[in-house]
Amino acid sequence: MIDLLSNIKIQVNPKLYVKDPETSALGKKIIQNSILLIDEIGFEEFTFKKLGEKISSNESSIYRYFENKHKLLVYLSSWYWAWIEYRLVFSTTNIENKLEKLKKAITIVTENIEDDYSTAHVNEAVLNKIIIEEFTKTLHNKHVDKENKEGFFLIYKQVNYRIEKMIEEVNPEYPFAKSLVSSIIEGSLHQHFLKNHLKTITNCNSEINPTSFYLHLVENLLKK
Amino acid sequence: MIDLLSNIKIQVNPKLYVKDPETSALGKKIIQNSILLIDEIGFEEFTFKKLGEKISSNESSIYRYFENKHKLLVYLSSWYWAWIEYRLVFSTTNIENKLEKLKKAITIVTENIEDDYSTAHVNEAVLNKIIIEEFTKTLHNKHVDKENKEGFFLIYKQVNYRIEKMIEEVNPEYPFAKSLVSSIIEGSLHQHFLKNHLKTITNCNSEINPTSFYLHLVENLLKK
DNA sequence: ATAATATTGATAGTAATACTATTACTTTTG
DNA sequence: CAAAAGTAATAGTATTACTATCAATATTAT
Repeated sequence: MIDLLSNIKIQVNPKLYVKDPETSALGKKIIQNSILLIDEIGFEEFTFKKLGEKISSNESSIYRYFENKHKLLVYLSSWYWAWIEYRLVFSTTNIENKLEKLKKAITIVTENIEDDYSTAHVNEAVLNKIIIEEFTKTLHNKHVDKENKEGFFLIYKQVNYRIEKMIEEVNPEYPFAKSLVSSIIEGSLHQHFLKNHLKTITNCNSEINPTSFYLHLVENLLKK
Repeated sequence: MIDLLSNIKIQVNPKLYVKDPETSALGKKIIQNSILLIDEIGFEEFTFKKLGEKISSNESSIYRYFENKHKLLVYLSSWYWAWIEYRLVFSTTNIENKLEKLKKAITIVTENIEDDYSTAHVNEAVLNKIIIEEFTKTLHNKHVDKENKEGFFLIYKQVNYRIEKMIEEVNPEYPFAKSLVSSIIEGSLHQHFLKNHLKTITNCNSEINPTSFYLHLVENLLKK
């Protein structure tokens, strides 16, 4: 995967940034270190001033790349889902068996992520951690409808859509394909979160992972 | 239900408030109007100053009831889950059939809420709306572990636990009872959210509700 | 090589937030 | 009716989330 991905630029909605961070060294530093800093102190405590200090740059310089920290988080999330989509498409093409294909897809969206070193300035493992902790905040605010109209969540919805189609291939009679997919994708993040913080209301732990739970669920649910 | 509930005081963790809002007229006004104001402008825009203006009272007076707006939100959430738990216990006792009992429980935690007028200062329908939009924020922050230790989420976890036991009664062999429950409870809020904001990735709408989706799921999943 | 242009850094400034502290006024209660 | 408790008003602080300006430094174009 390393060689392949290193030639592919993950595309996100240009409305998310003022200046494309992929086009400069400072921009990449912003991406790389915002991931680390959000992981470290949490999104609420994260400020452009602190990020500026971390990268020995200036608050005002960061504002030249992102309007505010919310858009930066949506940018990081979009990047994450685009990366997931790429891996999803890549690893499910050429799987003949419909159920196996679906199972592979579910594995991709629910498994624990390790840094794959394919992109120098993005640590995918840490990005996955902040997605688990913070992704919900990109949606849960008073601007969702406006931002949805502007296409901020297109990639996320597209990942949902791709798996929905796979479910329909496995069992066209199943009546809740969309809800099943969205509940798996979001629910998997939630199970990872519970595993880390509220252990008593999940079966997931170091041995059992959300992937097992959802694979078992889907196989039993779509059986004809 | 009206007469019954009006005699029952919903108990929440006293660490959540400085002074119990149930003990004064101003306290009740704070609860009632914080629900309305959070629904109106969203939790991020919500401040004690604005709430003070709304109830013709002073910012500093509100600080005498709640340390900060986060604790107020956790208070409202606890109240909500305690109310759900009450309804859960009340409406499932004396149901002999294990599956019917479980289905009733799932209905309680997933259905759309209408104001039941049992508590004068809490509009349950609006509270349900803010739980759908904002509950995730009570968990997703850097204080979860500390607050979990302090027991802030006990009632929520207890609701999970009660339904987990019901699943075990229906099918003791099912290996992911905890994860199934937590994914239903949280997932149902998410489906309601999607129905309101990202309609393309859910089957739920004015006709199909999250309850149907989850009842169908559980029945098929726990079949022996 | 140098002039033009773009990028970045430093500083200052503003309005709002999230509080704390003090004091005075008003209600409740013993 | 006096003491205590509760509430309102005001002021003040540190931080946040920006915007604006200008100087310094790179980059690129000729």
